[in-house]
Amino acid sequence: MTKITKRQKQLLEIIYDYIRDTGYPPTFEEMRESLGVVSNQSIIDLLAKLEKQKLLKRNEASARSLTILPFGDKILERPALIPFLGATTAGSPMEAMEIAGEWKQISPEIKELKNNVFILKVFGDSMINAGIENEDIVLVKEQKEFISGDIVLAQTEDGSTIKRFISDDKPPYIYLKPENPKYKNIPFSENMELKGKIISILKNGYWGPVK
Amino acid sequence: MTKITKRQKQLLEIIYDYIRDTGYPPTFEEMRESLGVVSNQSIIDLLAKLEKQKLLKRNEASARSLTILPFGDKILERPALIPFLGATTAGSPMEAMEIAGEWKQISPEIKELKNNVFILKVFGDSMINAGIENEDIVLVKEQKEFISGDIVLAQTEDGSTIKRFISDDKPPYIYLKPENPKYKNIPFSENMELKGKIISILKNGYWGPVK
DNA sequence: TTGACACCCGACTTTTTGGTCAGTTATAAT
DNA sequence: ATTATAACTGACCAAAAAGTCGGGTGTCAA
Repeated sequence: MTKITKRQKQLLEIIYDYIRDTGYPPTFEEMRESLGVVSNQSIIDLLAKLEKQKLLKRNEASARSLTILPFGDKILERPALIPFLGATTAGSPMEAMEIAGEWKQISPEIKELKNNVFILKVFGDSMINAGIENEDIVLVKEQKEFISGDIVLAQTEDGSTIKRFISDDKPPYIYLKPENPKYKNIPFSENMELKGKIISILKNGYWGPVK
Repeated sequence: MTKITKRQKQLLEIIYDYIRDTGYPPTFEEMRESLGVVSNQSIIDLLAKLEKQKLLKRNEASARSLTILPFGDKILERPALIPFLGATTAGSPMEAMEIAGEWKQISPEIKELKNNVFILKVFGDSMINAGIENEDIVLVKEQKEFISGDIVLAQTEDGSTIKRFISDDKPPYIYLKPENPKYKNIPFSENMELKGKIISILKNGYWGPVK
């Protein structure tokens, strides 16, 4: 019944990726470029077919008004990934970090994530009050800018750790805050490096927001 | 530090709601209308201020290219609720359904949801294979159009029920399918009414996608 | 071998959208 | 009293984006 052609699938993937990375759908122009065609008409044709197959919806005849329907996710064999209100931007591979090995069993598709989004397994109990428990799986997006309150992946001399990043107008001004009263704040130092931000936590097979 | 004015907050709410309901941000025109002003300039002004306060980001000088930043969620005192890839449209209050009483303890903000999104508590085990268990809390979006595979809230003569909606090209063509082998399919009849679609399930305090 | 179909081109038009400019009004701060 | 700031108006413009029209190419099945 639902036979999707190679080209149609490519376009659907382009749209999916774009939404995941930016939080809103691409324009015709951007799709045209990504797909490597020169005419708008190609996009119009393909969108019409995707729409006919209920994989996609063009809500209004207006800029960037696309919605990927539930079947669209399934066709792509990808999770209905979550463009949080409050998404940020992206980058390229992260080294020296442990990529969770169990991931495969949980949701194989997500390995395909591009643009510097990585899955990590967290060890320790220093963030329990933020809902991150020992051996939890988190989604990390590599980025360079952080705002106070972000939960970040920090590389310290002792290794990597996940803590809440705080920049305050009182001493110690900038520090990492564990979300567990058992642990003390860690003042930020030159030898530390913030690698990325935790954007989602996997709980019982569901991706949820970080607090 | 972060002092947001009434008007700025209103606009942020408009954007938040719009993204939640459609999956993509509004145009200036739509914001202008929702806010009840007649000039574009008002929106430009307000957006500039929201951006200066890092509540919002204008990614490109292009249509619908807004992103609500993490602090934006916090200011609104709302959860970073989840406009799934695959979101649908909205409407007005739903009657005769039990609105979950426990909601308050879990996340008080979500009660503010507008546009026909409701929280229901599910009873029974007929949808366990779709991950919906007895006493689970689900998010329902009232709507009129459904596609095969949607999990829907149906009003039958015997009361309300949640089942998967299937429209097939073989008999019985249109029916409601429980996700539990213990139960039989229910052929669709004239006296049934589909009220809305289940768009999310609450599991351990996290909203996840429906399968 | 002739449709049907998926996919594409290229020039063009129309509409939508964001933006500018030069102002006004109201409120609060110094 | 004066200045600063938030919020807004209304006319107008430029660019972005969607859409139209009239084709073309290759594939595959009947």
